[in-house]
Amino acid sequence: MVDLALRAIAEPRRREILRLIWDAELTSGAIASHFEVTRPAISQHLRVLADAGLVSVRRQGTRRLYRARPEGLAELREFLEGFWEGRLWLLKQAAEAEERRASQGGTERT
Amino acid sequence: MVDLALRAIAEPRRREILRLIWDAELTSGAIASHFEVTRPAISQHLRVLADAGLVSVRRQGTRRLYRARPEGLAELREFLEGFWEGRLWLLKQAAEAEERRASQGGTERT
DNA sequence: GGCTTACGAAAGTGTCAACTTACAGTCTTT
DNA sequence: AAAGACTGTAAGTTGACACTTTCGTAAGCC
Repeated sequence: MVDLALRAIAEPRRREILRLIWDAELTSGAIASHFEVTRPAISQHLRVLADAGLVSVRRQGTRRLYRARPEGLAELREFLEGFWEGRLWLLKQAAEAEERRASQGGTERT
Repeated sequence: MVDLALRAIAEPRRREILRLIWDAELTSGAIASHFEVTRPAISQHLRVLADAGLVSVRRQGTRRLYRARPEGLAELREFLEGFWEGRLWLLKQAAEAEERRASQGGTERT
């Protein structure tokens, strides 16, 4: 899921969308009117964001109100903070690498 | 540049590479030996990381030693922290959106 | 000089993703 | 029930990208 979220925010357009609905609820039409692409394109972006858990939808009549999902954002943020910290992961990585190398035979010099 | 960095770490393989050279200098061959893809593939990943300012290279004889670049990582990190914070950007975004809407005529309801 | 090592660059391939146009669904209104 | 408004979905196109194999190049060694 974090992977999806990272890929989602790697797209500039989606970051802009996120900012628009950061603390306000907007319909997809209202969101689309802020950009120069067609509405379906925005719909697809919203789907990607929703699949990544970064936005929530609320249906109200024929409209759908989108809003940033704090939990998803927090999860991504925590992952990244763990990434900057790093050290713990290094051990896990090293173990996996050792495994791979053993079954492959790489040219390595210490 | 931050955009490049974000796209760079959106790729899982590149995140793994980054972790490997987080605090250690490794040759591209050594890095490649940790994965199951070919060496040129890793070379290309390293190039992407270098272009994004996330990695530095040091040539020593025939080898090239790669290492994570703290400044680049810090820059990306600060951008993201500003992103979580958000509010400042919202104003800028609103202004640009206003501009776009004026020259386009969107259906918008207050 | 000739050979090997370590690496990037070039060219080609398959896949994914961002976009478009066209269509279908759902809710409100009359 | 029919019409209109607000949407998501389907299908197709184009460009990017992660990868492969092949080749070129710079440094060390006999």
